[in-house]
Amino acid sequence: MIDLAAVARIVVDGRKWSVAGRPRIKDVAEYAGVSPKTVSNVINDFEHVSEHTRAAVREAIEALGYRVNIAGRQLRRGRTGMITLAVPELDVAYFAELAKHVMTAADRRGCTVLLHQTGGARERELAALRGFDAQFTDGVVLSPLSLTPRDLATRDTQLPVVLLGERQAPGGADHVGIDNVAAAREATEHLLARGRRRIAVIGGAVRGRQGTDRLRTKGYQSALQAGRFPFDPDLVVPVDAYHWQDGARAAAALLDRRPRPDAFLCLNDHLALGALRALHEAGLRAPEDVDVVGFDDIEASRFSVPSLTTVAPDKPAIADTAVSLLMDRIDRPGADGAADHVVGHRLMVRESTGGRS
Amino acid sequence: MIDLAAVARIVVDGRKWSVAGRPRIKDVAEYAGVSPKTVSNVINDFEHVSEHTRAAVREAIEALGYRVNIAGRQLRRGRTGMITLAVPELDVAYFAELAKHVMTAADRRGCTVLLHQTGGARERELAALRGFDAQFTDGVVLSPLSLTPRDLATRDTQLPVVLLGERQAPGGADHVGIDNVAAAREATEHLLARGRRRIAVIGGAVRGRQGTDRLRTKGYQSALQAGRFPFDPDLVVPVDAYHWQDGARAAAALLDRRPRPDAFLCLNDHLALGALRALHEAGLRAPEDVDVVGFDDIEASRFSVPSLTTVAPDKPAIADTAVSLLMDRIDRPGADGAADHVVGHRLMVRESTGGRS
DNA sequence: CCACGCGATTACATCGATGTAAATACACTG
DNA sequence: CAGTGTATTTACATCGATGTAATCGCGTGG
Repeated sequence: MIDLAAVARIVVDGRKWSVAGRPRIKDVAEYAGVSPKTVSNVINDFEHVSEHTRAAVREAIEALGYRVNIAGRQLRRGRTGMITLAVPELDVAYFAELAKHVMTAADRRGCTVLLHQTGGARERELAALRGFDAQFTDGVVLSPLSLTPRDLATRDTQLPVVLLGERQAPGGADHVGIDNVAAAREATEHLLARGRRRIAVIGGAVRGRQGTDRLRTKGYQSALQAGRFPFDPDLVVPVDAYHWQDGARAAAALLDRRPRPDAFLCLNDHLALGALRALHEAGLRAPEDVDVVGFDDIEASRFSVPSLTTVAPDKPAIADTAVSLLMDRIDRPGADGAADHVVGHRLMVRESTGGRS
Repeated sequence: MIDLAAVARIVVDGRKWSVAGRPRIKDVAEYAGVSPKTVSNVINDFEHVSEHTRAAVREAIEALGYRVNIAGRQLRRGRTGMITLAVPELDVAYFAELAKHVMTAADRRGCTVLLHQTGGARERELAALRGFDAQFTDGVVLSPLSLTPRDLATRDTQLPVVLLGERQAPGGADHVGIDNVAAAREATEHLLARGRRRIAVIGGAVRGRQGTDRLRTKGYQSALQAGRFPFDPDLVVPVDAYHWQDGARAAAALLDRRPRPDAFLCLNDHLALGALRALHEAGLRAPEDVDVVGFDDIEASRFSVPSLTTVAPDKPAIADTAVSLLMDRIDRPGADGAADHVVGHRLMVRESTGGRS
C-alpha cells in the first residue's frame, strides 16, 4: 500500500499540509522562521524563550490553526492526558450521574475521560486495571463489583488506579467512598424511629460480588443491635442485579410473607423504585403500609410517586476527590501508600418514609 | 530533565524493558529471533508469513505479554480506533441507555468509545464536530441540540460525523433517527382514540434549540388535523430542559388552567415522569383524570407508578446503524453523499393511558 | 581584548509501529 | 545447474513532538 501521508500531502496557500489537513509543528516553525523545538518550547511554556520569538510563534500557531498532535506527544512523553472511568453499567442512574461529575472534574483539570462499562464482570474489571489494552490512558477510576483483594494485590502497579465504592484491600490502591456502614445504620435508625420492626434488606450480600452491600448490611445489623432489636437473616434478600426489576421481584416476594415486612431498606434507588412499583401492584402504599428507603439519591428518587427517602452520597465530592487523587498519582508515580478518602452523605427523608417532599 | 525512557530502562529476566514496564515490538522481535516488521506483520495478519514464523512470534507475544502501543500505531497510521459519542447530558436516561448501546456496538467492531457531554451548548457541539481538539478520534457520533444547518455546512469535512435525532441539513452528514413525525402522530391518535380532546404538548418547540421537538409537534398537529380537531397553540408549552423538574413545573401550570387539559403529550420520558409527579401533587391521577404519554421508553417508564405509555425508539438499531455508518465513512473517506437512516419505533401502551402493565 | 557565563536557539536522536521497497530464500522449469 | 518467479523477511524511513546537549550571540569583568 502507498504511504498515504506522503502522497496526499497537498499544497495550500503555498505551504504543505498533512493528510488530515492539519499543520504540524514543523509547518508552524517554518512560518515563524524558527526551529520546531522552539515552537515546542513556546507551546510548553519553556522559560528561556524571548518575548519576541514567543510572539512570533504564537502568531504562527494562530495563523495556521495549529494544534498539537496528541499521538506524537504521547509517544514522546508517555502521557495522554486521558483518564479512564470504568463503571458497571451506564444505565444505572447512579453511575451515569457519577460519570457526569467525573467528566466535569476531569474537564476542570484539562483532561479527557474515556468511559468503559465492565458489566460488573471480573474479567472486564481486570482489563480496566490494565488500562483496557489501550494504554491510551494515564490512569483509571474504577468502580468494581467483582474484583477480589487478591486481584488488586497482584495488579500491575504501573497504572495509577483509584477505586470507588467499598474499600477493597487496605493499601491496595487509593479509594474514595462514603461511610457505608454509618449510612446504612442511620437509614435503619430512621426506620426504627418510625416504629418499623420488620425491616427487610433488598440487595443484601449479592452472590459472588464484593460490592458495598456487605458494608451496608453491616450498618443495618449494627442499628438493630444498638436498639436491641433481633436480627432475622431471612429478611436479608439478595438480588441478581441492582435494577428496577430485581427490586420489584424481591419486594413482591417479601410482600407475600406472613408476617409482612413493614419496611424495605433497598441498597440502591433502582431497587427501591422497583419495590415501590411492587407495592403499587400489590395494592399497598408507601409509607402507609410499608416504608421504603433507597441509596444513591438519583434524580428519579426526587420525582417518584411517592418520592423516595434515600441516602445521598456527595457525588461531586466523590468525583472530584477521585480525579484529584488520580492526577496526583499520575504526577508522582512512586508516591507513598494508598490513601483512603471518606466523603460525606446525608439521609434525604421524603414521602416514602413519611417525609413531606 | 533526564530522558526517563533511557534511564529507567531496567533489566528483567535478561531483557530490557521500557519505563512503562511494557515490552515493545522490538523486544518481541528479539525474543522470537525475527525483525520488528515481521512481528508487525503477524499482528496485522499480513498473509505472507510462514506458519512457523507466525507461531514463533505468537509465542513471543504471549511470553512477554506484549500489547501494541496505540500511540505509536496512531502516529504511523493516522487512526486511533476510537470514536467519540457526544450527547447533551449523560444523566438524561435516554442518552445513558443510548451510550450503552453505542459502546456495545463499537466494542463488537473492535473500537473504543470516547464519551463527551455537550450540555446542548452550541459551542461544545461545534467542538465535537472538530473532534474536541484532541484529534484522538477517528469519527464522531453526535446528538445535537443547538447546532444549526449552517454549522454543519461549514464544518471541516475531514472528520466523519454521524448525527442522531432530528435530521438537520439534508446531505450535510449521515443521520440516524426514528420517524418523529409519525411517532408523535401515532401517540396523539392513541390519545384521541381514548376520547381525549385537550391534549397539551409538554416540551414543544424549545427556545433556541433545533431538537426533535419541532418534528414531534408537527406530528401532533397532523394527528389533530387528520381527525379534524382544532389546534390550540396555547396547549404547546416549551420547557427549559428535558428534566423531571421541567415536566413537573409545566404540568403543574397546565393543571391550573380552566378548562383543564385532559392529556399530556410529553416529548420525553423525564418530562412525562415529572408530569406524573405533578399530577400526584395536585391530587389527580393518570389515567383517570389525565392521560400521560412520553418519548424514549427509558427503563424508569416501565416501573413508574403508574407505568408510562411511551414511544419506544429502537435504541439498539440506532446505535448499531450509527456506529456502522461511521465506520464506513472512516474506512472510505471520500465516499458519496450523506445517508439518512430511519429506524423503527413502537408505541408502548401502559397504565398512564389505560394500558395494563 | 579575550575568556567566561548565561540566556536563547537549534541539531539530533528518540518514542513505537508500519509502509515501501529491496533483499533473501526457496521452488521449479528447461 | 542457470534462470525465473514467487513467497518471506528485512532495512530503512517516517509519522509528530520533545529531551538532551551542543551551539550561538551578547554582555561583562579581568
